[in-house]
Amino acid sequence: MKDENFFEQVRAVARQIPYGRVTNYGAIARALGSAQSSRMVGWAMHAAHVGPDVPAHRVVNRQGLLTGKIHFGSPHEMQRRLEAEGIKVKNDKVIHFKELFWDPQTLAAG
DNA sequence: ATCTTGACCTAAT
DNA sequence: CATTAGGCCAAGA
Repeated sequence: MKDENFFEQVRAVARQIPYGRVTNYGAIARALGSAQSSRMVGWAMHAAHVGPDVPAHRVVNRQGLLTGKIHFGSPHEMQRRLEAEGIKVKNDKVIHFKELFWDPQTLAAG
């Protein structure tokens, strides 16, 4: 098992993101113990999109902005997936983001 | 091997 | 409230 890899940890958490929910890089980074490694989280996603099924579309930045939409092949692929889950998106930003926000620590706590 | 860029966040001024 | 600086780890040139 390569769970010791930072990427693997990010992927593991990303897969734990429930349906119709979204989270931000910082939250994941914190869950991994590296609150300041939020950048790595995004980079991990970049490597994750080529790996197993990782709901990277459920991961957005602190402002709920679909910053990584450009890496979904099409700049509307990410937004499209979010809307497919019932998540409304406007101006490439998740609506009610704070409401749909999901903290990975919540899972680790249980 | 070195420098720069990268799906970012937090703290300080 | 807006701007500036620091941090983290990895990949590309």
